[in-house]
Amino acid sequence: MSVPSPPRRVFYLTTPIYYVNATPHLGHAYTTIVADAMCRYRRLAGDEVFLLTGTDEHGERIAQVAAQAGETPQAYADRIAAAFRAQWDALGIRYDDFIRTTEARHRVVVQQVLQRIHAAGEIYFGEYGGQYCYGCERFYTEKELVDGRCPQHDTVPTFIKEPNYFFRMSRYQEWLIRHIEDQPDFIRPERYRNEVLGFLREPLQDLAISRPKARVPWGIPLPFDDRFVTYVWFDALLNYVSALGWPDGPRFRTFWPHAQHLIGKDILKPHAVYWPPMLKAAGIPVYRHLNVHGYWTLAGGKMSKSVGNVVEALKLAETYGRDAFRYFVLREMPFGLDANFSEDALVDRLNADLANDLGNFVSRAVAMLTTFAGGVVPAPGPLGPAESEVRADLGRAREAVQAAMEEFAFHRALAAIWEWIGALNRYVDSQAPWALAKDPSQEERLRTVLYSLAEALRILGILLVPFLPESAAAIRRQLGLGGEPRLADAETWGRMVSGSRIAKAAPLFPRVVAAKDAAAAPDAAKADVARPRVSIEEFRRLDLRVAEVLEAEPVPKSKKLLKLTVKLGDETRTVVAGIAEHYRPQELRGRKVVVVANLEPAALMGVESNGMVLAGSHGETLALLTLDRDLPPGARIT
RNA sequence: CGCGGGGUGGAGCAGUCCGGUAGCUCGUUGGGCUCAUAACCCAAAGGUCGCUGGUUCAAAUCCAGCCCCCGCAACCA
Repeated sequence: MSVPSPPRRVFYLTTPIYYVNATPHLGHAYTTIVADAMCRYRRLAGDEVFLLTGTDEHGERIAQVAAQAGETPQAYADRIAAAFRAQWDALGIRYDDFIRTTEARHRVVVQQVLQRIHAAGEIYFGEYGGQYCYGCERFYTEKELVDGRCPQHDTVPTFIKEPNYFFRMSRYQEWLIRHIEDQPDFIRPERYRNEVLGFLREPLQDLAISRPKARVPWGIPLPFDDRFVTYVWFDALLNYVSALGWPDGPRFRTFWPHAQHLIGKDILKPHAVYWPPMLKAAGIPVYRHLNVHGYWTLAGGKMSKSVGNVVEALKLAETYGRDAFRYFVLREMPFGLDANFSEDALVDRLNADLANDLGNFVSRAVAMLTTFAGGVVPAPGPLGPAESEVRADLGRAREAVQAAMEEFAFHRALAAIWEWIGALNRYVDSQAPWALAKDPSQEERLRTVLYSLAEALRILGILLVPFLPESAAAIRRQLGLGGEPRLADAETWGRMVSGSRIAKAAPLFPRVVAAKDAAAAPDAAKADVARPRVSIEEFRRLDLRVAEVLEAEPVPKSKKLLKLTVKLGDETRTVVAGIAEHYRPQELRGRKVVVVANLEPAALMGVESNGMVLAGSHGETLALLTLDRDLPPGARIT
């Protein structure tokens, strides 16, 4: 049974351009792997494909982070952009272009588009009036203010107006709603479409698309007023067209009509709400599909920032191999939903699916071809019912893969392929070539079965390309197959050439013996090893003091925070501690604890904290440091 | 009333859009096989599909209300 291929199509897929305020982590990697797998699939199907990725490098935040790192924004961006490229190379990602928003080709386009929209009368100069706190250097909305005061400084903010340029986005609201309603798969999966429609039930505001250069110097100047730079989102979104050479580059003409974006759910709003009106205002056709995926959560619940394990998660690609890592993230997360990431789950998948099912099938098939046919693919006799069954199963799997890939449902595509691998393992068992080999009268039957196994391997070497590119190549190598794999060749049964030599090779995926449950608290252990030594002088810079808790109360709306009023010698101050899940306020009053007294103040949930209460933790247990003999509040700790 | 996701055998999850015998993986138990990576195959045990009500000949699926868990926003300083 064969499935007809759809006609050759053009496919343009973008990842988000990643903001260079952080180095690559699991979230970035997932999006990019998904994009890579999809593009490999479409190339395999013979489509004309262009995959774009890149980095977003402007904005206030980047200027700040660069300053902290003691670098110019450009040098900093260069460094991080290089880190992204290196990461994609390490993961075997095959992209066609990598755009950076600081490149001239991008800046030019941003300015041209602005000019165009400005000329069309869709940009106006206005003043944004708001409550501004000089201490925080930012505007607050009425909602954010606490009793009309700045939640951080407890001061009354000043109403000031900051002049800016605005894009008349509000004019596009009705059009956008209709567009989304008319095209049910414009935003998919559907849950995100609904979310956007929900959002659009509220009146859409015009979008401030500039920032005064005096405040935010790191950006693309407005072509019509160089006192301002372009708001980062307006700048960033345009990468999708600038990279193709808008307005009349050949790539733009070829690929833009087929544009699909791939994003995580965190940036749904700019892509679903800002971007289509921007395109329409600039006279550019709107993209075809916005494909939205969920978040990875890390096992054990809390995606703790202090441990930084989103980054560590990515390191597992090195530990277990790129293909295994790819397989895991594609198989484990139903596209669009959130999923849990854990090393245990990865190892389970690796052993069960890759080693036991796939790897072992390849092994046993090759071994039998070697033992019973001298490593040469035999000529088959007539196909029997068992072979028809295997072919029928393949047809079903291919149909399911095709349907699933159309909507980015990788987990379904992989499940379908693995159904077939299961069928292949059952085929081996039911046909028992080792028994046929003992019976000379079954010689032809044996040849048929062995040929079918070789044929199955050939097809796996094609079907697996998008998901396990290296392993698929390894299978084809064992069969001595050269050239570019094509999906069409997986449609017809019997293309394996009798007489080809089969090579034995190392197992594709050796089973992993649980290196996983190393210790109960690996995080703490690792952190200890990783910490650099400090000198006694450095340590003495910390002002550690005994403090008496006078008052303790929960911080409103906060889950983790308690606001403590503590006495340090003559002084009384407020310290916010993230211990609400472990201590109740009443059990803290009157107790003596240890605080870092010279920590920079910080605002947490609108409460200013002047110091840090010391506590130790192990797993779920948290314990405050206290004194085993009494000392007065304010006593120094050395 | 901040936004979103989830609650389905012991564990982890599909299935819900489009109602029709409750499914997959792991684990457990028993058996088979010996080509294979202690792998593979067969079988069994195990589920009030969070709760309540509604619609329907029929609800995990549609509607309404409620309970619980998680993530983000704005929280380990």
